[in-house]
Amino acid sequence: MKNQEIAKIFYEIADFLEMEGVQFKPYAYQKAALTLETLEKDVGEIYKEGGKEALEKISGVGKSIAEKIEEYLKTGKIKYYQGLKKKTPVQMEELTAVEGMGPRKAKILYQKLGIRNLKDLEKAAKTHKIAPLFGFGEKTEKNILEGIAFLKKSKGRFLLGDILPQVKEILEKLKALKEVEQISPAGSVRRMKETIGDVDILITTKDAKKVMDFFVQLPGITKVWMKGPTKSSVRMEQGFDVDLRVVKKKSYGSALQYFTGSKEHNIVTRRIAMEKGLKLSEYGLFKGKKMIAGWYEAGIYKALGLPWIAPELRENQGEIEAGLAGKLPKLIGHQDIKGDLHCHSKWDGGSNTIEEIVEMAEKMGYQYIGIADHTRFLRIEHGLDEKRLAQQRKEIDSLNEKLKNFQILQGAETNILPDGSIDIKDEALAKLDYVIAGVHSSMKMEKTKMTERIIKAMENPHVDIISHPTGRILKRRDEYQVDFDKILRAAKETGTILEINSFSERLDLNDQNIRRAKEAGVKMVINTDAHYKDQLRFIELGIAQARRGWAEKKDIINTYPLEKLLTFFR
DNA sequence: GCCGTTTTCGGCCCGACTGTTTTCAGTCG
Repeated sequence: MKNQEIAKIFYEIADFLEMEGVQFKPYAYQKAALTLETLEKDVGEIYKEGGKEALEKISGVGKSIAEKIEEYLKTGKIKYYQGLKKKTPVQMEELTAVEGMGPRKAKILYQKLGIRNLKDLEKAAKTHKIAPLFGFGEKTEKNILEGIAFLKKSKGRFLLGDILPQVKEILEKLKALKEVEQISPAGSVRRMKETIGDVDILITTKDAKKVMDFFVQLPGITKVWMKGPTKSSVRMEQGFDVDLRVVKKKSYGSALQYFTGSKEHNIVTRRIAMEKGLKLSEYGLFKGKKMIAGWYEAGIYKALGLPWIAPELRENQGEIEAGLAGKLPKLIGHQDIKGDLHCHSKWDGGSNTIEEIVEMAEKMGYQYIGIADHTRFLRIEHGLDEKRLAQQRKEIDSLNEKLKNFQILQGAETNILPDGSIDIKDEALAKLDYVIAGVHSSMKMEKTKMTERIIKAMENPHVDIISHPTGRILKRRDEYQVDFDKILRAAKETGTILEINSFSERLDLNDQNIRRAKEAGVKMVINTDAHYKDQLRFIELGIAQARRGWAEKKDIINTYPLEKLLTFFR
């Protein structure tokens, strides 16, 4: 699937154009990239079926961009892009990944100091070459160094949401081989950790050579690190590595247990085995030389006196103790979700009409969908004011009349202004089915003030949900300063729901905070924050995060059937 | 470069914030 590759190039083209001060075009490329990135269907497939005309039907793709997609599909490159790169040979993606660095600064730094990549940038900042430049200064230089330090901290790890589609594709292809008997991802992918170092896949087969031959020639592989009968390792185009291991059938369960980890979890399972006079390894659970468990994973746990533990819980955060005591949570699952309460529609610049979103939601088996567009303060997101909210209400009401066994709810993602007030008048809030409020500005506020700000919003009787409560962006910025215990107390007192945002770089609340919320008796909602209908599928990531936070069905309000949910909001 | 309930050309990408300035440019959401 070439969608991600092409999207990445378009983002870079946008940056190059922005660097040159071109107007509007960068926006067009970004928009096309965003659509491509979240497109369910392979553009190669679309092109094969309907040619260039079909490409032009993709939202944000016109004649010129369709030609570039075609060129890439045919030749594997885009001349226009290469020309831009040649003109200014900088590692744009690398440089703009630094918080506070954009294309314009990159251009100046290239022209004045010849900075082409992150390494050059760090060197220049450390030797104080940047501060004296016109338009730069001490603080900018310091911020650049801090930005680089943050990047390094998360370096080498990939967002689960970014690599999961590719991993699934590899799994499907391997599964389709008749030589493959059993197959499963292991490691942090199986534990659905928010970031992944590399991908492990385990299989059993009678013909390892054939499977390995097939594996190392899969599309999207740029390098084969090693290829052997029991382990092969490759590097994918996106930069992450995939290891494929062939294990013996009788050891499949123990290998799966071993390679799923986490390391900390396994230390404890091995210790329990030792205490029982047993030995646990990737090859099996042994009593002396006799193997007593190993062909299936649950058998290992059973022999250790434990119920099977869901991979999402295996972090040695009390799951083993809970297992021994028979107190493991009954984790929330995909089938429990009845709807999504945070979707953006065309009304605020999202790419789909409410009708299109509804169609997708019905396809996903939902009973309801909540449209929660941005409100007035966020002008860039075409935030809705009171008047447009009222207009939208009319559209939703008339759509609802036509729908059977499905309902659209009107919410809004309002903004918590720096003083804690909401950017929409109370009278208008009262007319919505529910209200989400989130911080979208002044994120560097001091801790006490930020905490008070959010609590004030929760105290507004119309506010039901706080979106992405800590504001962190994975690999980019930390959460804002906030006293989470105080937030939890206020949420409990005011009956405010905290959101688990499913966007791969947000996943906010994180696993730890979900667990704290659950323990504090605070209800949560798993939302996607979809700006494109295909992004409704991100719910998978939010559910995984909720499971990592030990959340059960009863902790999550969008497991409620429609009537119960409406009563709850009322 | 894309798009169309403002519809085939003219509008889109606004406003806060930061860090640099002395009136503003760049970045971010």
